[in-house]
Amino acid sequence: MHSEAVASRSAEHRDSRESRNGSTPHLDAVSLAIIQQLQEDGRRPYAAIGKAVGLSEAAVRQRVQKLLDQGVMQIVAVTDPLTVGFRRQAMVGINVEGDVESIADALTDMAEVEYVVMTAGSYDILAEIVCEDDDHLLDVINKRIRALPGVRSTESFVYLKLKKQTYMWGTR
Amino acid sequence: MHSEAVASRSAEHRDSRESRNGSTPHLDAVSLAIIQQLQEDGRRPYAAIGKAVGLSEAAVRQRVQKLLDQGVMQIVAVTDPLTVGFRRQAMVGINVEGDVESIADALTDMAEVEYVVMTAGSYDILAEIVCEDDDHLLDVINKRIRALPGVRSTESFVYLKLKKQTYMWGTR
DNA sequence: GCCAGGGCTGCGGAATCCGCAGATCTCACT
DNA sequence: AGTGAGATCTGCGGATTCCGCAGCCCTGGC
Repeated sequence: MHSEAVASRSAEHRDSRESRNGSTPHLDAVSLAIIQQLQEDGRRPYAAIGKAVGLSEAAVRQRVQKLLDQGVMQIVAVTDPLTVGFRRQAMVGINVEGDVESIADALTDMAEVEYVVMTAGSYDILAEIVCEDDDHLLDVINKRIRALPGVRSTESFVYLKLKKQTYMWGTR
Repeated sequence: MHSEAVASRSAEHRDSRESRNGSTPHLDAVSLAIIQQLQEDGRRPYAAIGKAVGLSEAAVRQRVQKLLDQGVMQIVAVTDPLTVGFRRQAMVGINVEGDVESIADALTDMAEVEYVVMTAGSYDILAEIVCEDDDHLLDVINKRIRALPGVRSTESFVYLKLKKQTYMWGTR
């Protein structure tokens, strides 16, 4: 059981080296396994994770810290905003003329905007907005988003009910 | 400083009593503050949270456990799927005839569907899909979603770039 | 008035976290 | 080849945290 552990470790080394070439740092199998563990339970002890992925407690700790520092993952509490007092949410589809990315950056800077993604299809950008009430939502969409230079049009989808919200990819 | 702590604690008691009337268990100010702490760092020690919200370590622990048990929040690692090997993501807008909720439930049961929300606007449902490649994505949309009885039409938005993804509401 | 239930505190033992030193491996450069 | 820098893993204490439990307080119902 000792030899195979060593073998797999050296394999990981190779993977992590190769990966650092790409701009998006690829992840080796061990880091993926660690992330998977933390997707099941963000507070799982490092020792338990180490046992599951075949690493020492300290090594897991160092890897997790690095993943957090690099921004590859974040360990956070997630809720349904509706149960936490934010009464109005909406997805907004946006069409842009000119530089899409600069508009996306402007949206990113807004506190009420939780989620920004550039897309292919009949919208250039999809943005999710979390607000306290209708007035707040209206204000963000009409006064702030539509006011951005380059925004050609927007279409809103007000949330009625959140049915599913998971973070378990890789677990399947 | 002692008296005010006691005062605020009894106030919370009232809040939590009132709230349990509603079907969606409302949260008192202290639980919100705890969630807020854990939205900043899902691994923050209970003692540190207790100091921040004015509760003992044990009380925070009990509240967190309850919030998890009730499903009000989950503490998990979240990533950008693109960096974790899922090459294709899309948001799908769906129009339904008949019972919207049953369609939403069917989507919820699909492993590739990460996010389902019922909306007002030109779609009845928005669903986010996470796949490994184009074939997989095509299969889910055309073979599985469109095959659901009651789905009238779908429109897809393939993700090009994730710009923002936060879980910090309440922190502002 | 009294009891049941929920929530908080304080406490002690077990488990976990955390920093550090040393070992190993790889890669680049001479 | 040889060497040195860099990255990663392991092992080990000491400090911190987690966890279950007993006791107390407050509230609401009988």
